[in-house]
Amino acid sequence: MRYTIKDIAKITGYSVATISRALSGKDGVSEEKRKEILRIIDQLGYIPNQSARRLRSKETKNILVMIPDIENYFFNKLIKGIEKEAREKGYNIILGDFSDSQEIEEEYYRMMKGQIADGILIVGSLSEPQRIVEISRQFPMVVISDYFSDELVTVCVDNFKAAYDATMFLYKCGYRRIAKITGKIGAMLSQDRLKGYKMALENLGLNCDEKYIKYGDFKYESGYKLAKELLSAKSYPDAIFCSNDEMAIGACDAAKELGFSIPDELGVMGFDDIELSSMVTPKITTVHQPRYEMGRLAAQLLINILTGKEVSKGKYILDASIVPRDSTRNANITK
Amino acid sequence: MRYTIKDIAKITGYSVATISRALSGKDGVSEEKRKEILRIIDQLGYIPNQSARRLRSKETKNILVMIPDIENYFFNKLIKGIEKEAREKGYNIILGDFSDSQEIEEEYYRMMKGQIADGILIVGSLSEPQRIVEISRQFPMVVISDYFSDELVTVCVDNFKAAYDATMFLYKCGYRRIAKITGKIGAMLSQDRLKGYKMALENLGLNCDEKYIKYGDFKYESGYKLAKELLSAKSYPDAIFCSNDEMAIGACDAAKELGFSIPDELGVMGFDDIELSSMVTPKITTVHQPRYEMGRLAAQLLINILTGKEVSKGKYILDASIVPRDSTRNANITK
DNA sequence: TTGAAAGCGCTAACAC
DNA sequence: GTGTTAGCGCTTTCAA
Repeated sequence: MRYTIKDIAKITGYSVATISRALSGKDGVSEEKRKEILRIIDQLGYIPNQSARRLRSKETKNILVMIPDIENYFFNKLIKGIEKEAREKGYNIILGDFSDSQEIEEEYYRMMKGQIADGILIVGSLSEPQRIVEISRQFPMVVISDYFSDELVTVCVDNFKAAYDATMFLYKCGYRRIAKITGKIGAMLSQDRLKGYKMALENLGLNCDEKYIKYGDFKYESGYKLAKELLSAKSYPDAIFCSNDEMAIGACDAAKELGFSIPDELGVMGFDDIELSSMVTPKITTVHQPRYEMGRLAAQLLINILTGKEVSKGKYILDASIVPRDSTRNANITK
Repeated sequence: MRYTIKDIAKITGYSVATISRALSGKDGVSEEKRKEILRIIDQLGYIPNQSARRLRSKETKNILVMIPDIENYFFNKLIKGIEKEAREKGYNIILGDFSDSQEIEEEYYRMMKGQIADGILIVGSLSEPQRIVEISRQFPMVVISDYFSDELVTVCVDNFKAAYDATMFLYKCGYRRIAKITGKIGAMLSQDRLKGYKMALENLGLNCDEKYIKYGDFKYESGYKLAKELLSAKSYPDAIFCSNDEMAIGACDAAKELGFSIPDELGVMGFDDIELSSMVTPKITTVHQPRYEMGRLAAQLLINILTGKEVSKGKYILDASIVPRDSTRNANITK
C-alpha cells in the first residue's frame, strides 16, 4: 500500500494543505505540528508522488544530461560531478547518451517538450552551435565545452592557454621539433588548442612548419596513424603534442613500433588527463582538465538558473594544469 | 508557448478524448481522423506533458539504473545496451550512480517510493542479497550480476564455466603452474570463478596448491601486489589467472618489474574484456563478457515485466568466450 | 465513433 | 495558523 497525502491527512487529523506545508518547509504551520507530522510521515515511509508534484508545480526535478557517448572515457568524471551536485540539490539525472548519433540527440531535445526535465546540461553535442543556441532559448541550459556564443552559459578550461603552456613545457623539456596532432578541427576547442600551440612556437622563435601539423579526430587510431606519418618523414619531429590522451596513446604505440625510445628520442604530450593515460606504458604526460569540478560547477549553474538565481551568461573558466609523466623528459634536468 | 491537449482539441475541433485516443494508438478513432490529428500535432510540435500522463496512468516511463560507480570501466557498455533498448521502447534512464556508497544506494531506493521510475535495473549493488530481494518485492526489478536468489530475474554469464574454460585454455597454451588471483570473495561471481578454476585443475590432474590462490579485490593495486607475492615465492607460477582485467593489468606490470617476460615465462589471463585490456602492453588475454547484450537483455526483461508480459524468474545466462591476446602463448603452437 | 466529465495526487490561492 | 478547494494535463469511463 502506497500512501497519498490524503491518507496522511486522515491519519494525522490535519488537512492536506497542512501536510503539504509541513512537507515543503514553507511556513504556514506551527513548528510543533510540523514536527509531529514529519515524524508520522517518516514512520509510515510516505514519499510524495513526484508526478503529481511535477504536474502541479511545473517542475520535474530532473536534469537531462546530454552525452555523445558514455563509453568515451572523458565523460565519466564529468557525470560524476554532475550527479553529486544534482543529487544533493534534489535533482535526478536523466541520461541522454546519444551514441554519437545526431538523430538520437534531437530525439532527446524533442522529449524535452514533454517536460521530462527542467533543464539541459550539454556535456557534448554533435549539433551546430546555432542549433544549441536555439535550444537554449527554449530550455534552461548549461554547456560544458568550448565557448561559442555569448548567449550560452558555458563551463570550460582555457584551451588556448593550456595548449600554449603545454607546448612551452615540451620546450623546457628540451624538445625543439614539436609536432601537433589536432582533434576534429570543426570543434572550437581543437582550434584553440592548435592556436595555443602555434602561438607558443612563435613566441619561442621556432618556425611553425605546416608539415608538423596533422589533423586527427580524437580517436586512438588517428593518433597512431598520424604519428606514423610524422615519424616516417625525413625530417621527423622530436615531440608530438596530441589534442587528447587517446591520440597520444596511439602516437606512443606508433613510436614504439618504429623503434623510437620515449621520452628520449620522442616526447609525447596528451590532453585531458583521462585515467587511462596513467595506466598505459609509458604513462602519458598530459594537460589535466578538472572534469569533476567542471561537472559540479555546470550542474550548480544550471540549478541556479532553475531556481531563479541570477546567472550571467558567458564563459566560466576553470584552470587546466600540466601533469608530467613518463612520455616526456624531465623538464628540470634537461633545460 | 507550449500546447496542451486542450489547445489541440480546440485547434482541431475534436474533443480532448479523441486527441488522447489518436495519440495513444488505441482504437476509438477513425483512421482518417487519427491521421489528420497526428498531422496537425506533428506540425505544431505538440508533445504530451509527461507528468500529467504519469499521474494519470501511474507510469513514469523511467527506469532507474543502479550503478556502483560509473567510472568503473566495466559498466559503460552495459549502460549502453540498457539505454538503447530503453529508448527504443520509450523509456528514459534515470542514472542511479551511487559512488560505491551504500547510503546513496539506499537513497535511490527511497526515491522509488515517490514513483520516480517504474522499475529498477541493478547493474551492481553493495547491498546484501537479502536486501535486494526485499526491494524486488516492492518494485519490478532485474539484476545483472551473479545469481543469488530464485526470486530474482538475473542476467549473467556462467562464471563457473567461463573460469573453467579459461583455465583449460591456459593449460592448452602450455602453462602448468597456474595461479589464481580472485576478486572480492564475498561476491558470488568471485567464488564461481574460483570454483571453475579449481575444477579445471582437478580435471587436468594438476594439484591445486593453496599457495597459488591469492585473494584480491578487483582493483589494479591488488593484482599488482598479489602478483608480486606469487612471483617472489621460490616455487613461482608460470601463469596467473586474474578474476578481472584490472587485476590482470596490475599483474602484468608486477611481472614486468620483476623481469618476467610475458607471455613466455609468464602467462596472464584476465576476465571481463574491458576495452582497456586491449589498449595496454601486452594486450591482455581475457574472458569476454557480452556486456552490451547483457544490458539489452536486462532492459528487455524489465520492460517485459513492466508491460505485464510473462517473465519467469531465475537466471538468464549469456555466453562468455575467450579472447586470446598477447599476455598468453599461442594455444596452437605450444601444446 | 465521439464527447463530457471524473479524477490521478499534489500545491497554492483563498477564506476563515 | 489552518482548512477548503480549484486545477495542473492527461486518460478513461460512461453515455450518447
